Amino acid sequence: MKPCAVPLREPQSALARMNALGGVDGMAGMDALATPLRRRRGETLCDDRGARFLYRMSAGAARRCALSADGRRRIVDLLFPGDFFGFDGDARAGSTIEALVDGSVVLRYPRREVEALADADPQAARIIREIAFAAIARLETQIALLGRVNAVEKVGAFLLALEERQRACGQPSCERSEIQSRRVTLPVSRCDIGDFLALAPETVSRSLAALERRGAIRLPAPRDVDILDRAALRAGAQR
Amino acid sequence: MKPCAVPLREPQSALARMNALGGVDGMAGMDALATPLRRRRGETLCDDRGARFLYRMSAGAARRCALSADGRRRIVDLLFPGDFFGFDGDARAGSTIEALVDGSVVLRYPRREVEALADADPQAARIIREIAFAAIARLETQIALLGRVNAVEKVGAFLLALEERQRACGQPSCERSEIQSRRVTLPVSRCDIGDFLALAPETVSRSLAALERRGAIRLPAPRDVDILDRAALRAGAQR
DNA sequence: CGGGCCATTGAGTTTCTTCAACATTAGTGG
DNA sequence: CCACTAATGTTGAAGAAACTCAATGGCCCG
Repeated sequence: MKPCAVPLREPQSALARMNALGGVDGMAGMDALATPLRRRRGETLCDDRGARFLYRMSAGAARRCALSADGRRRIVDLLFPGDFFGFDGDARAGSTIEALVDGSVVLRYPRREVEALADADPQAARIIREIAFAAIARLETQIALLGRVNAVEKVGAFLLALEERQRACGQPSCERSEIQSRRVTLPVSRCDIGDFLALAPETVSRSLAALERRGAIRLPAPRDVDILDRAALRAGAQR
Repeated sequence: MKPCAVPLREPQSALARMNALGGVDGMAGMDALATPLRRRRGETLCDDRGARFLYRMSAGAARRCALSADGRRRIVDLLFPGDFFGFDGDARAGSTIEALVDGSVVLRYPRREVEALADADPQAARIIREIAFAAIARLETQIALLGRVNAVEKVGAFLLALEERQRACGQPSCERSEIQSRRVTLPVSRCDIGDFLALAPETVSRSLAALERRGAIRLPAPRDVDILDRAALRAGAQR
């Protein structure tokens, strides 16, 4: 089966550009509602059972965890600067957000006031729609990712998605000396990646090793990944 | 590991109730924009590469398919009456919607006009937000579902999610003589379920058989499932 | 320096997939 | 009405993939 050239994501939406800049005109109304919360690595960013708030990552990185019925932890989403979350009142109940790096900052917006703002200001409402659509796109990307059959494919797609998101939001933790380098800094442990992809941590490690053996990536350090061959990552499975 | 009682979804959101009724006051503005498309089983409902439209299932059932890089088909979403889709301009590119039963109807809304309506009418904008949030909740449910470890758990969670959605939208295809009966009518083949859960169709069949053996369900017909023990379905894995 | 966390690697086992055969059902046309 | 066909579902056996368990080494931090 030839690895057909799947069309990549379009350049960037207006929202993504705004996120890269860290808040723009239209955001002003919403920014007035925000309460910043700063956390250190491992701390819980927020635990909003009542679903009274919306959130937006402002700096650092975080993981959104859910406890499944059998007590196993599941990482439902990885959050980077610019990402919003907390739209889903119901489904999110029971999930907690944990900072992955020191100095992670999340902005908290009271849901009620955001709704009022949206009712009053069409411009703000438009922004919120774009935000929600971006969240949908993020979730769909992950569904496609989880649907992959084998582990190497999953990890490869994960790396590509991560690189795209770090590029989109001008991730501060990734010091890209050159735009060419295509280095991805993993903000999470192998264990977290495993929880995210529904794989055992050892399998994640082995998949990364396999990708390096095939020349798709290089692993200068456990948390640094140089992407060498995007097509090979995308194809994944091929021997 | 004790199967702790995970809080179920809250009764129903205002939107879900509206969907059950098939369109309500606030919808009026949007309904004027809709073009209904009727399809028979197996036909393509829409194939909107340009992402110029939003869609809403009105009757029947449909699957949203994506082709992954290796040419394998992936079912990204199952759609029932009331479900909206097409928010994600980028990520959806390349996915096609196919009717699962004869007489499936989807309503098509021009994205541009919907945006204009939202700008002009805060009430409509609010509806659209709720719609998007419902889609997010749907996607998150599926992510949690795909994150399950073993096949029996996945299939069990799938049945529960399906039952909830069929109940929420008053699925016409499910003639529930009694509210107690808890019968789920599978609108898809084992093969489709497999594509949805990232399992081989044979594994789906075996998982259903295993659940029946454990007394969690009954299978009067291949496409009919009586849910007998919800807790057992949720727990899934336990031997 | 010791302890803990993280990553890697190996060996054995479980689970799922694949391939195949067979049963069942529905639709079709004689 | 019946035989035929195609699609779908089930079941079995063999193989592959991923998981678990375990041991090792590196790194950071106290």
